Amino acid sequence: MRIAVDPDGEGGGRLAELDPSGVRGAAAETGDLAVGVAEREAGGAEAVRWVWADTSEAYPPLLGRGVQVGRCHDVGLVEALLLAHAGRFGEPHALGAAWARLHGREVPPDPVRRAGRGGEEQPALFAAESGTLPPGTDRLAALAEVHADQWRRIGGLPDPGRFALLCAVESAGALAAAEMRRTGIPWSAAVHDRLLTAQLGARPPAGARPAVLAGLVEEVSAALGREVNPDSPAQLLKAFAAAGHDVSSTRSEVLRAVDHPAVRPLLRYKELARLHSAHGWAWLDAWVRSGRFRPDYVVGGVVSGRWATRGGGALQIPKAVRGAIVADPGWRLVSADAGQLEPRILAAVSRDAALARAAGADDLYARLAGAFGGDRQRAKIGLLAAMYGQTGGDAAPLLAVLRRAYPRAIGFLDRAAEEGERGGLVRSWLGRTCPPPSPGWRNTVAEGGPDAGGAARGRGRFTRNFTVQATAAEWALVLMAAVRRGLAGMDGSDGRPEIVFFQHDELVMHVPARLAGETADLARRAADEAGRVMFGESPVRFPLDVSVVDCYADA
DNA sequence: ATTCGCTGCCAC
DNA sequence: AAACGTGGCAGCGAAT
Repeated sequence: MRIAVDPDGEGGGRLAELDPSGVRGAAAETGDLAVGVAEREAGGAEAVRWVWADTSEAYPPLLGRGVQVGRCHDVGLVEALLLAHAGRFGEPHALGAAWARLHGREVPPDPVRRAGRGGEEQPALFAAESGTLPPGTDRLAALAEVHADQWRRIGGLPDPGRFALLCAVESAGALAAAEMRRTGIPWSAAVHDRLLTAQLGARPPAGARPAVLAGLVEEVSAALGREVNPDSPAQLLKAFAAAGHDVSSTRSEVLRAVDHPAVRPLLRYKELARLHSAHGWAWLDAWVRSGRFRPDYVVGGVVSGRWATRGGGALQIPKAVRGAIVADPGWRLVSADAGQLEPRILAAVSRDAALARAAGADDLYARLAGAFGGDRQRAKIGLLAAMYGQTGGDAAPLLAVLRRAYPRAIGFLDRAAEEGERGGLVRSWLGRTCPPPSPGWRNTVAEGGPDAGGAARGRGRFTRNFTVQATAAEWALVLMAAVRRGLAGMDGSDGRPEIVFFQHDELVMHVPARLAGETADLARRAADEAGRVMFGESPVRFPLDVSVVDCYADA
């Protein structure tokens, strides 16, 4: 059963049951939406799928009242998927835009959401989606109308079942993202501070360099015979040139090969300066409140369907600070990481029987090694090169080997690349569709100038990778949805087990210690289920590396 | 004072 | 060495 939800922005709102063509019966008005949703979520014999304009707006207030829901249909996210499928990636996809297109009106731009810092509530933009509907429009009616239209459009696609699954897991992801933001990653500011102090020295006044960094700046300057700011590539290039070393850049990899006494302290400086600027005390102050880091996830924020985050850099937490992620007393962190996901996805989508057999093993690369004279590392480099579109350097001979051993898999990638080079669209397994090329790209390629070949090949690499990365992302969403459902069914008497972190192909759960084993089993079963739901019966397996730890650094 | 392109490095 | 996909973000330095 589908029920449309129209919040009034003041805790109340309207609810109306939907059918494929619109509203069924009369809308129910309530002064307390949380109560109305909770009753229907718990009550009926049939599970509810909540239909709303924007999960990131509608759901947090419910969570704030302790109300979790199982399923939803996020009209904005589904609209974006449908537009992309029609070759219209990036057009406004909020409810107001979808409604305006239905009515042949001028399409308003989507509302812009700013980043909210760690401790803050969601930005209190008053019912942002209403702003994109013309004043006086019945929002519930508009929601029902757009939903009916989306239902119809999905039904008209070549594979509506797959696309409906994509819409369902994208929406489930939005639920999980809101829940994760509310819950937060358990983060020990004390451990983080100790870790910083041990490496950088005592916390300096705001804006000043910590003692260890200041000392390294002195060392670098002394070795180069002049004052330099090591944060300035321009100054470093000049100083090295003056010292007789014409370096092409100041990247660590380049500097490592330079024989000069400034190099060692400079590399140390770069490493520690990164820690200080990206995840130092300022980051801690801005993003960690009451023992939790609460990143602002952007579901579908990456073209491939991966998530992005707004502020806080949650998807780039460096290994160096993962020691600060510590379970609460009596709780455990359960980390579940899909191993070798992208080559397994390639095996599944290309229906390459030989690669699929290799993907039936725990270590896919080891099974490929035979074709490379037993060299697992070369097998791995070759397969990654094929998926990323690398052609030069050491990759060429490896690709030739792969092409012979796994012609269907490599052929699949080649076709995706050719489609991209022609300016065409490619899709994931469930139907997520890449953006069309820009007008600038079309001009460059059509004119056939010196940049034409490079531009075409560049887009070929993108579409080649898109098919695999986007399918891997949706496999991960199916996994997350299954784990989320399983956790919701567990005994919550010691506290509710929850997903607290999601990073492309990895989930971290924070659970009462008693439930850790059950959670690990749940994750493994969910990975099997994700493979079956996506690809049916197949020799391809999706093994998870699962660890139960107190500290994420030990995962 | 703010904006923006560039460099460089972190994650997958 | 760099090659090679998707991103976020800090700092620099020039342009506005």
